[in-house]
Amino acid sequence: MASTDRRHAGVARALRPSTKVLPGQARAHNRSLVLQLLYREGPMSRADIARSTELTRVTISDLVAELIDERFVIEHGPRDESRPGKRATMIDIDRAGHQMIAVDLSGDDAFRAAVVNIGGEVVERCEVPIDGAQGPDAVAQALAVIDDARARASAPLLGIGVGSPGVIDDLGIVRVAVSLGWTDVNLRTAIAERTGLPVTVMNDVNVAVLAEHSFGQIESDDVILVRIGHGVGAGVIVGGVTFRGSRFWDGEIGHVTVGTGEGPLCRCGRSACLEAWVGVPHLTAELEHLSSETERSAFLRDAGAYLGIALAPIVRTLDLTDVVLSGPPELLGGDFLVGAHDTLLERAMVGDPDELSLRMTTLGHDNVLFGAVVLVLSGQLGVS
Amino acid sequence: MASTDRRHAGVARALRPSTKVLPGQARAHNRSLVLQLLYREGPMSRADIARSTELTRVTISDLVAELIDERFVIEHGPRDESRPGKRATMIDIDRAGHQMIAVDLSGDDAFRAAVVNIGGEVVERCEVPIDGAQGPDAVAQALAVIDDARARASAPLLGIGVGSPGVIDDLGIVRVAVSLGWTDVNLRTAIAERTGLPVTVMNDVNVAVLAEHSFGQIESDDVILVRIGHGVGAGVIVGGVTFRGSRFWDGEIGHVTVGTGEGPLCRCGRSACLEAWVGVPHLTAELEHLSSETERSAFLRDAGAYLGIALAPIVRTLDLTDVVLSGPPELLGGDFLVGAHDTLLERAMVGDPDELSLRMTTLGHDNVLFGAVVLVLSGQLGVS
DNA sequence: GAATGTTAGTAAGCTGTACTAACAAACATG
DNA sequence: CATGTTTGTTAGTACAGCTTACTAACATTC
Repeated sequence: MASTDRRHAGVARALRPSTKVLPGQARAHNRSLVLQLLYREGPMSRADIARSTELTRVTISDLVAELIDERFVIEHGPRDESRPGKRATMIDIDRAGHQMIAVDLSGDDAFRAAVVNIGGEVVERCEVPIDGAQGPDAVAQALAVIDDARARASAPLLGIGVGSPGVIDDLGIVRVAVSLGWTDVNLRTAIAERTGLPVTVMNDVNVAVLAEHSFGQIESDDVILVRIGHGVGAGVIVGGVTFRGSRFWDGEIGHVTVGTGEGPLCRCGRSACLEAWVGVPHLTAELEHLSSETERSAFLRDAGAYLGIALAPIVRTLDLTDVVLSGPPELLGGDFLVGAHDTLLERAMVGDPDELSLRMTTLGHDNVLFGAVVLVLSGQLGVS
Repeated sequence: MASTDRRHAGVARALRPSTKVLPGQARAHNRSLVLQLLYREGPMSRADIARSTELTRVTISDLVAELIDERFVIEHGPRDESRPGKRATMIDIDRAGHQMIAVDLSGDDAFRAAVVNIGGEVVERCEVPIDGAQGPDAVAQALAVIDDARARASAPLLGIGVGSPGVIDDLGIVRVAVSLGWTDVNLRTAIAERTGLPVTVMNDVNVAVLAEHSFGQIESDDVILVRIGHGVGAGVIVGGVTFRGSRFWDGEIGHVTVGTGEGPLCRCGRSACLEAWVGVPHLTAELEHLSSETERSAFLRDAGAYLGIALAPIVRTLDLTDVVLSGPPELLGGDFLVGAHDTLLERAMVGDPDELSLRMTTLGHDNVLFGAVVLVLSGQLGVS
């Protein structure tokens, strides 16, 4: 009988944990669907939206009226093109009608923020030097750069998105961020109380991969982004959704042992950690000792190979199609990338090289900032 | 302008691809919520369900009436316990009221099927020898074992769940299954047309991890199951949902290169593949050459270590808490497991050993069969 | 230029979902 | 026995999206 009970408990867990759904939530969903479509397709008529969503024209008219009322959508006058039938009225997102604040706390020297409109265009940029601030002082600096941005906004603010280093839970509490001296800092609440706006906080690497998926040139819904700086971190999107580990330690790949031989000493005290192989401090230090270009090239290729070794089991298990590297392009963009790519193809036994793309981010240093934009867009306008 | 367009396209992708939601679908969701709850908690009153789901008693009464009408739920008479107020009428899932057919095509020698009731109890078992059947013959054998099971069912059938080897897409088409000589075999449609029942087909390892998550003793919603037989495959559940690669090649981890030194030759022609290190043929062949117990023990521990090496980057990146091994317990259950566990803890830098569990499946050979049960339960009664 | 057919958008009424309010039945307790 | 609680139901309400039917506006054809 005990075994029977256990079985019941088990099946319940297989069915996804969920809560009630009210009709109103269905409407919110359909509302987002309309916004989504307008984003992707640009200006279109109510009838177009109805055909695309398979909702009726009546329902779409109703939803659009609501969105126009809230200033998220505007009428653009009659369609240019000439067709039989009544001329259609074009509708579009009011891309300049609302703005949001994107915050990047991942810099070594400064906290950066930007005022961005719904269309993803940066309207204003601000920066506040960190000056080695730690703990509460660092929080104050973060609030300062947000205050600055808020003062420069020229339209109603939708919300605030923050990409921060450290281990961050789903409530926006920074469990630990060594570089800023934070332990259990409730960043989300701190910013929300200061500004009265909806705030979303996420780990910088997770946010960077969001940006890559949204603003980068990626077709796939399964992407991994590896960020190489002092440390090494990864962000994973599977099925179009950011993957978050149950204890929020996902992507903390820097101290995985790589290789079955000897390896360089890591600052964590062990040796052959991925971070010890490919972290920026190690790369620059080694390159200084190498004079000839051939030596430097071979070294970078070898270092890249170690990244490939670590990634192979992940790429194969998740059947990933896109791997993106973020970090100093002068170090990673050349031989390092080639070494990583070659090794990855070989060790993951990818037959056709076209099946696996490994490349540098196309967004450069702004990827965290744009990821923060995605946080706000999906949180405030999206489907959740 | 082109860059602006690209941005819009990007943001649209970030918002999850979705379709319209009708009020009726919300009701279906709430209906499943009730079933879920009854599964987990066992018999309870309508008022209990209302409190748990935060839907009103009225709504619950309505949903329960519908479920009773469809024979999924039965009234169990008044509650035993004596409390103030009107005595509650207990209701429960009618666990014997419907049955389903679970099919396991992963065996080396035989196709197996079972008639299982909603409660997860096996009512009948059938088996059909494969006898080396290939291609269409193998399909015929699979249909035969299903016919057999169908004839033995003693209650209305809810549907059919199938766990099959090979690469299987989301439509239930077996893209390729080497051992059965299948290429682009539409197994789902073949079975559906023969039986007229809803059919779900999934890769055997993915199905096995479903079983582990539902019927096994696992708390976590993030699990990886590694199945070691002739080959090596993995199945991943993240956030309680089976992970499926965009090209359905997820979990095909057998031919990832492991280690940075020499390695045994693999049947694929390369060397140091995971399968070459830990596949059953290699393990048994090597063990034959070893006479002393210490040698055998050391060998198995080393072999397990190679599995640990391959798993470390995955476990760290996904922050997994549970790793489950499936395969011959006499080979994997002892020193092999210890070697894998030790290596994994060390190389993934898991501080507290309690944070990562690595163990054998508790369901033994039946894990694919029970996974097929989960397919039907979640497909026909579950959410989404 | 008038007739015809097509398309866009709106108005009215219907169906279905979940809600609140109110009630009777059944029970324990003081 | 009176009182208070709990259960499950009935009646009526709010809201979402539907169908049906309409008007306005347009191109095409005669």
